[in-house]
Amino acid sequence: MAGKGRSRASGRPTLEQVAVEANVSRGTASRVVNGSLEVSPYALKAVRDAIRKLGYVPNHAARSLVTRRSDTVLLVVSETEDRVFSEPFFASIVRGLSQELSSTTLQLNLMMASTPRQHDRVEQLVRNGHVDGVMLISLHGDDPLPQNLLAAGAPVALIGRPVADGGAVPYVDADNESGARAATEYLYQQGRRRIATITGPRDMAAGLDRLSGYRAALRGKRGVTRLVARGDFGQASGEAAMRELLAKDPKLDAVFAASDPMAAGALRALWAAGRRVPDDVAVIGFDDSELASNTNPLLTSVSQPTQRMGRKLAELLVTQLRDPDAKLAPVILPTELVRRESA
Amino acid sequence: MAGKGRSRASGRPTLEQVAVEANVSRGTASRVVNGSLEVSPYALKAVRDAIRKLGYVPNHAARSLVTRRSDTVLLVVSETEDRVFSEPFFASIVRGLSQELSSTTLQLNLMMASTPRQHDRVEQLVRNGHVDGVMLISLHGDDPLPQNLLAAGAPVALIGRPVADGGAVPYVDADNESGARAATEYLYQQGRRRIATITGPRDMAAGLDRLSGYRAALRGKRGVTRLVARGDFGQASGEAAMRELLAKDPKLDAVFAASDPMAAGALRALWAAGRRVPDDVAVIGFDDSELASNTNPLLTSVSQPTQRMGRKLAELLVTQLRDPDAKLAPVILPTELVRRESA
DNA sequence: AGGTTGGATGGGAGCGTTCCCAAATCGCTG
DNA sequence: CAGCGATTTGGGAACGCTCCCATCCAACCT
Repeated sequence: MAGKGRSRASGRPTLEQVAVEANVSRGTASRVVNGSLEVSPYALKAVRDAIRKLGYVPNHAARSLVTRRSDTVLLVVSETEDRVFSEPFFASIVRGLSQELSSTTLQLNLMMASTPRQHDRVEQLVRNGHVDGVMLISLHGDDPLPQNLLAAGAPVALIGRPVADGGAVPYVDADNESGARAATEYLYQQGRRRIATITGPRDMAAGLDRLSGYRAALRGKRGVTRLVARGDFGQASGEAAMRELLAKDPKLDAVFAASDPMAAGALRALWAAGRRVPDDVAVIGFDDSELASNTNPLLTSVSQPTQRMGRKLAELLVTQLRDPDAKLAPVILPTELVRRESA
Repeated sequence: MAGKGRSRASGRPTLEQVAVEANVSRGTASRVVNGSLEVSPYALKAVRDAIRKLGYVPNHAARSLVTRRSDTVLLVVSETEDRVFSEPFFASIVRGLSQELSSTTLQLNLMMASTPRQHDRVEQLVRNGHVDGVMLISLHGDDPLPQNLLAAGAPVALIGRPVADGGAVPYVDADNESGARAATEYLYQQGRRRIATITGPRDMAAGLDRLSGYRAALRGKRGVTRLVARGDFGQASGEAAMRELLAKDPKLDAVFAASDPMAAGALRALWAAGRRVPDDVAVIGFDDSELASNTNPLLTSVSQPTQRMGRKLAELLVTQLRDPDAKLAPVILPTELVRRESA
């Protein structure tokens, strides 16, 4: 007895049922689903109709079981400690990334991995084929995770140039050096001649590159006073650095800060010191974060195409997935100076 | 010939191999893996040793195929249009959420779903058992997605009170009303008597609740001038609203803005109008975002426990996963007024 | 002592795919 | 019109697991 006879009813149509409906074999139905070309136009249509009629959707688990692929990629946010993410950044990257992925059948898995234990879990996920590839956003360029994953045989792609680049891992980054150079040159062109910079930390490529961009812009220029103070990308460090710079050279007339929060900090220090911005001192930040359009005065800042960076990141991974031994060059995306009020 | 005989070698040990190693049957090995209690201590140990020795990890696809569970939950960020996320929010929620999830075996899937087409995809994912449950961050409280998902039979949990709450969907939210009330009361206690508010949009519960908190704080108080201007949570709207308020009552001495960007906008308008903050006018924002600690003056703001909200969100879903007909009450988390310079 | 109970175990069946090989069919060519 | 390669098709086997039922054995009851 018992109706159709099919055991534990799940409601979902299977490939088998599609095949019956279309009067073909399971094999042929499978070929249609997977876009194989050796299917007669007639069968193709029949199967397609059946699929539509039944509302068939492939069972991911079953497919994954036999193909040994998971059709899932992992985004690892590898933070150390409690350091908070520079904000619009994260969301914006994810948006781009998920946009790019939506044109594929890939699922996006997300994991925060701060502790070594969690790093292990990521590696395990990879080794066990739970994910086909990994994208990494890491705050520190010297994170060992990418290399480990690569060793585990998984395609990897990074946001941000690894500081100790073995050249092995493809990454996407903004053109930090050019951005910094453009900002500094702009200050120079505005007639500023005592131009300071507040740098980021030395263990991040972004910090290093922005500093060398500043240097490059001023290289060979005569009659320009250069001043460098160190920060850590955070607002407090920017404020402190600004005070320090002001003490060193009370007459400085411009600052390029390697991050928006530091620029915001600088703004505060300048305000406290009675300097008017931009009249007395011009200030430029980096990131064009939400902050930049909310300070007073509004912050002129170097913007990075974060969303595009996300897209490219995904693209980098997808390419490797399709062709495992494609060797990919880093993707460096241009930045843009967004003029507001502070410079 | 051909070595061990096992076909397409994958390197990964299977449950069968564990069973052989432990000298038990596949069934028993499975029972150990799944924590069934009807296993003899002897077998238990043998299997555990074998698992360790072989480095066995269950194959997710195979398990999922038979259990019809995916052990995956989905986080849907349901944005309409290009509206940017109120920022630290997203990252922080995700952090809490992934923290909570890491104590389970659940994977986190992420999807941005702005278009109706993408919404459909989410529903499909659910219907096809690709995910066991869905968490939703939606910018607008009247998003129909949660109801649809519920109808599709999936556990759902929300961040943010749905504005048209059928009462059916469990959610977690900050105590917006209390937060707003506390902020407003604080202004009153500081001796302010002409207290304005800049509200959020009417289609978000957060906007509504913060307004009613403001009203509640001033209810019954004599000698207090109330002023309400409308904003949309964005900085520009805050600036405009502030100008409008200033025109209406040049002598106002305090503003509670329902978001930090609006507060930042207000700060600008006040500055432009020659008012000193907090001396002439006190300003309080809401969210305690990165912004708040970067404006000039630093913004006093109502902070929400975003990370905890993320944890609770996950918890809400996990509870439903474990007990499908558990009926859950909304979780409302307390806010806290963070005093800085602006009030 | 025989029967009974209940915990522990073994292993077959089946989950829904893809892969692959053998079989069927078709269209030409000589 | 036989023959042959090319195209299309059918369906068995396998992927690694859980579920379930039958079996086994020891302890326990009357």
